[in-house]
Amino acid sequence: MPDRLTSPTDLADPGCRPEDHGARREPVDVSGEALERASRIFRALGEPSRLRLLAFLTRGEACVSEVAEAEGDEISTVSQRLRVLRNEGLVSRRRQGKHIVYGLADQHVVDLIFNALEHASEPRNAAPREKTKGVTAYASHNSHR
Amino acid sequence: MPDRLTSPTDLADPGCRPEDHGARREPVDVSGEALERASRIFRALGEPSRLRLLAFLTRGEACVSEVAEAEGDEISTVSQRLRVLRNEGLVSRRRQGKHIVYGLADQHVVDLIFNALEHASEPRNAAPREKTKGVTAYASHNSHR
DNA sequence: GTTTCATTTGAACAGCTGTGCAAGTGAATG
DNA sequence: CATTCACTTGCACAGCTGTTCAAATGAAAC
Repeated sequence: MPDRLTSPTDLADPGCRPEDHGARREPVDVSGEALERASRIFRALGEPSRLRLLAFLTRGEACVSEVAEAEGDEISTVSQRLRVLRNEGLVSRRRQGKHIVYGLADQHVVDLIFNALEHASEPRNAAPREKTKGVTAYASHNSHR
Repeated sequence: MPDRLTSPTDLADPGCRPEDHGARREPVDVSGEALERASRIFRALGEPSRLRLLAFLTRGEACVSEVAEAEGDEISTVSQRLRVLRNEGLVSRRRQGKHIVYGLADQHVVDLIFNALEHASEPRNAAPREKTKGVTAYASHNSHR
């Protein structure tokens, strides 16, 4: 089981190869290590409640009980959510008196959220289109370099 | 259950409020609609196999059997993965002869992947630190506006 | 040192999710 | 129109995930 196709003729020849389809792009690091971590990050962001929590923290730092009160959730539930987010390095933690104050870890997190929110706001991305005519291109608000 | 805290004094007073913690940021749209969709997108990206598939498509379009061969997976498995990704508008689909050719939907997807990959590459984000001294800030490579 | 209080953790439950086989679909090809 | 071939879908299984209660932790306040 090849992890990556070595040569074009090495396939069970499905009849098409990357070269046949145009739309060349610069390759992504698929080293597995970073990709694994990235997927864990995405998974953490992929729960509505957790994403809402992060969106809440966009407004500023907050302690656990404050979030629980604001979102109408159990404190332990919020704590668990924050634990997941913290395991992926998405939120920071800091003690302030009796409270523990959480905040977004860094600008990357903010970018991630906004980027997805933008994508989600695009009307074309709402439902699965049967016929997508071609690769539609946005003006790139946001470049990774 | 308040979806959003209405007034500072409306809380069961956890003893701290957003104003108490500094680190103000501009708020995110928490309308629920876009956020729900964004979380679905993240969830789709949050499976290593699916993310690897997208990373593969970064190199160019490909048909199902080609991906299956390259990744060493069952064709039906790959098809299912692509279905999930397509449901979230992350990949495009196009028929070419007998094959159906998939590709990344748009630049947003590329940005999303690279952004997460960058975040994942940061050494600090690898493991959960017990003591995060404060909010660590990056130079912002990437701003949403 | 003891108390207090915010937060965390353990454990169990229900619900969701990915995979792979086999069967179905549908477009192209003859 | 029949056949072929690429892909999709139905289904069942196993494994993972979020929520919650109750109990534990641990830093601060006294």
